[in-house]
This record gives sequence, C-alpha cells and structure tokens, in this order.
Amino acid sequence: MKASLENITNKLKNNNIRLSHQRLKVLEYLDRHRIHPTVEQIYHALNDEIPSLSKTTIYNTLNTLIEAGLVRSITIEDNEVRYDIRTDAHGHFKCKTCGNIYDFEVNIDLLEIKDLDGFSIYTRDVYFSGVCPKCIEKENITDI
Amino acid sequence: MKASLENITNKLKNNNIRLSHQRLKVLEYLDRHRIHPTVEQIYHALNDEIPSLSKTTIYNTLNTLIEAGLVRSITIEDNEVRYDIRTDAHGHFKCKTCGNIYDFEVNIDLLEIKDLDGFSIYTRDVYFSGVCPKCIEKENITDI
DNA sequence: GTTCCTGCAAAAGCTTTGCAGAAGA
DNA sequence: TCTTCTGCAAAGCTTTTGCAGGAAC
Repeated sequence: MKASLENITNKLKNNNIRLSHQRLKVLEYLDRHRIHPTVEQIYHALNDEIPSLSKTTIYNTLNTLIEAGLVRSITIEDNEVRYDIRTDAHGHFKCKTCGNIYDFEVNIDLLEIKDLDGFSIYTRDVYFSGVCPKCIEKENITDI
Repeated sequence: MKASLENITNKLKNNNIRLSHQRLKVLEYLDRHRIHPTVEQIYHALNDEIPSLSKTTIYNTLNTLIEAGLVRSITIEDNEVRYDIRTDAHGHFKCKTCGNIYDFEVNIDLLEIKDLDGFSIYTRDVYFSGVCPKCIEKENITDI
C-alpha cells in the first residue's frame, strides 16, 4: 500500500508533475479505494479534508495522470466515466443494480480473434455487466 | 438486407412501437451503415432527406429502440456514445487515429474467468483499441 | 523569482424534459 | 377519434476554458 504510493510519487517526479497537495490526495484516494470512482465520488470524499477543493482540480488532476499513464479512465455504460489506478490488464464487471464495478482476472491472450489481421492493438478491455452476488441475495430476500 | 429491415419492422409492431417515418429512417440508416454511428452522424445523414428532423427525435428513437432490445449503445472511450444494430456477441475495435469502429468475431466463452463465482452475467463485451490497417499505411507513407 | 497549479466563474457540449401541434393506428 | 410521436425551446448535467491569485520548485 505505502510502497505503491511511494512508487506513484516517484512516477510523478519522473514525469515532471508537481507534487501538489491536491494531486497527492487524489492519488491516495484512488490507491486506497479501488472502486473505480467517478469525479463526483472523489470530490465528495476529499471535500471534507480540503474544503477549498474544486471539481476543476479533480478533472485537471485526472487528465494529467491519464496523460502520464498512471491512471486510466473506463466507461462501461451510462455515459459515466470512472477512474482506475490499476493499469495492468484485467476485466471489469458492472452490477446493473448497485452500480459497483468489480475487477476480475482474465486471460485475454486466450481469446480467439478473427478479422484483426493487420490491426495494431494497444489496449484490450473486457467488460461484463449483470448482477453481483450481494444484489442477487437482496433480491431473493425481498422476493420471499 | 431487405429481409433484415422487414424483420425489424415486425419487431417494432410486436413491441407496440409505431412505425413513424423518422423511426424507419433511423433504423434503415443503422442497418445500411454498420459504422456504429453517433447521434450527430445519424442526424447529419438524415437531415438532407428530412429537413424538419430534430436531434431530439434521434435521441427519442434510439432510446425507444434500445428499450425494445433492437439496438444497443456502445461507449468505448472519449465519453462518446455510439449505436449498433447488431445485437449478437461480437468484439469492437476502435482506431485511435481515424475514430472508426470495426467489428470482429470473438469467442468469449473461451475466456478464462476467475473471481466471478456467484455473479449473474448478462452482457459480455470485448473492446480493443489501436490503429487500423488503413491508418498504419497512411502513417508509413507520411514517414517516408 | 519562475513556473506551474488551483479554484472560481463562465462557457461549451451533450442529453433530457415539457409541451403544442402533427401524424399514426 | 384517440393515442402517441415530433420537434422546438429550455433546462440539466458533465466537462472544459480563461484567468487571477497562490503554491511548488
């Protein structure tokens, strides 16, 4: 956890990105809350600690971090952008009931792909949606 | 092609969706131009033929069709929603250079998925991005 | 001391909503 | 005729931009 944050600040320095208080807090939040938050969620969570915080800063910060390759944005549906500090290949599952996004491991190399000869592939994403176990349980309880 | 459209109008009737001129034109466009267009693209393409056309109608129509399961929306990145008349499982590739979206066949069942025991999965999407052969060729020409 | 960042206000997009007139069944 | 749809205008959101003051280096 701490090692991860130190790692991140080093990456900021390497990219000539100043270590402002706001940026470090956004990164710390993303590192500690791996829930693929929206801008709204990050803003709401940090506003208590930094009352002067502005959403503009969250947007600026996230765009800077994406450009540096430290964060990636994901958009599964609902035209709702979410941010992820994990940059390794993994799948995302969105629960249609509670809206939470779950990570899952996936071996994309096993996919049988046709029709992409000659294409240069940079990113490979797998997005599933459905209902998570918690919400399935709740539905079963209310059904009775 | 024609069979597909007849099929679609039947589905509209089955869903008690009126066959208005605008709706049929939007469906015809989606059927004939499988480029995963944006609202803007559909609007621009149909505006010559139907000068009175409004974007509101495109939005209304697409939302109606999505609700009926005849069309699906896809959002790969850039917070840009696109619409697809193909509802069978297939992969989408977005070219970062020209912005076009290409379909590809993919056998998602072959994916080795961990961590999703107990999840109820409704949709499975595979999104790739990179550069398409046409743009690779153009880049090579300009490099020389 | 410079340079870059923050945060306010305003602008810019995209999408939805309310509603009167028009079109479909 | 009755119901539903269209399309205009306006509102609602999310995200970006311009810029003055402030923080990082």
